[in-house]
Amino acid sequence: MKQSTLFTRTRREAPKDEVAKNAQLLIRAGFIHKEMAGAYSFLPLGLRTLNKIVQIIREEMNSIGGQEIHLTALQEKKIWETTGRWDDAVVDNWFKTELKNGSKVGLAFTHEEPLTALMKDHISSYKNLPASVYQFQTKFRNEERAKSGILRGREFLMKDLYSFNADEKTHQEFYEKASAAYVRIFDRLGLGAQTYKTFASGGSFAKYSHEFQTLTEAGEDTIYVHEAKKIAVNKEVLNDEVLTDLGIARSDLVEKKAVEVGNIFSLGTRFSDAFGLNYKDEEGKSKPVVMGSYGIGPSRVMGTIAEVWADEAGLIWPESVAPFNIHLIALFDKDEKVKKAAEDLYAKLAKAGKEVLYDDRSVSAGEKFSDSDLIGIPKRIVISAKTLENSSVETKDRATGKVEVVKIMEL
RNA sequence: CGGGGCGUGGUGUAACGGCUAACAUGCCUCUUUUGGGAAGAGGUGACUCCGGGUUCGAAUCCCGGCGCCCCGACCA
Repeated sequence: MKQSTLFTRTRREAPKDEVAKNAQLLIRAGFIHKEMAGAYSFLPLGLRTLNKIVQIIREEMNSIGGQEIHLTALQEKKIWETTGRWDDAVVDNWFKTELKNGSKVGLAFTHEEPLTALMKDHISSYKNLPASVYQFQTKFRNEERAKSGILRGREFLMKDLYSFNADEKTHQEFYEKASAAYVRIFDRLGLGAQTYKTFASGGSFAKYSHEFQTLTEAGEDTIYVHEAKKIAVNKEVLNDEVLTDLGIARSDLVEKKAVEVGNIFSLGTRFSDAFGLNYKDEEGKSKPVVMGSYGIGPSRVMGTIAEVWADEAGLIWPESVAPFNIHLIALFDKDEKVKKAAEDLYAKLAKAGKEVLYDDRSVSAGEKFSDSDLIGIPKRIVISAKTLENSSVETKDRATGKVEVVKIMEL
């Protein structure tokens, strides 16, 4: 993409009402736009990165047998009354509205209820199990206080997968597969080193649930990390019983701030019982389906990456989620030879399958470099009269700062 | 929901109750520039969040509303 055609532009300063690093950098670099507190729009660069995060998650969900669907955000009151979760005293962050005819509807904050009801149309025999479905959906949560940029919004993107199994044993096997997929996802997203599988409260159907917590000072959660075992315990459940269960000593744990980027938990038969989601086993006996749910917020993940991977100059995207692979910067002034060489190189790289942001603007070199650092594309290639003297370009790695001179032929 | 802070050109800031609301940046034009946000000249752009009130006079003081940020509580 030619940068001269990119409609967004960078800013020197962040708006004063943004304090969170992720929002400051993402707004300055033109990735997102704040509509109101807790609601951010995604602009071309931001959407490219968000879509890459989504695609990685999609691939891993597919790899464990997940089938992608898309449920509605508009929710019927009756469905939610089935579990009692329509009540504001039970769920305090509903966005509710009504139809022209006066019927009450809600904007979904999660999808257990409608999906369980939906699956009744499709599951009635042990032959229909197991099943797992997932979606990428905009979730609405009327948080009393939005904060931390895109780490905690009122409207945000969420991947939620739900599993349906015949019994606790097969559920548990799937749960472990999903857990392993989550580990792979955070590795691929560039957060593997700082993300810990964390023991958290399990609710009524399991002793524990598991959160995937990424260490950063911007985090809202406090966790206790066991470095050697690469696990952690959420402060909420830290007690002697948990330590015994995990076979760890309190003295081995280090307190850290972290962001919850993923969460998996067993639902047991809570929802299948409520909706009558049962199946007939081989002997014709009716049994409730055992469920689990597995969430990751791609927009929150993007904010977390921005918190973890950045320096004074700007963002530093991991290769896997960068909006472009290469930032090609041409310093041509009025030098048609350089311009021509840059255009040729741009075409060549594109042909080789590289995603290239080509800075063809006529602005000063300093401005191009500053913008490049701010936007944070992993590899920068500079082509100028100087580099062309020996048919080369200069490459620079955004993360390490390492500079190399490379022959154009070898690119 | 408790506590605190703040609303002034697109952005960041300034202005004692008193001149035409200032500066920087951005944007436009011209000239000179081009390896780390270049220089000069000229221009553009604000009912000072909204509504009341006090006053000869309000960006400034008072009341109400709306919005934003932070701390805490909350967070399937």
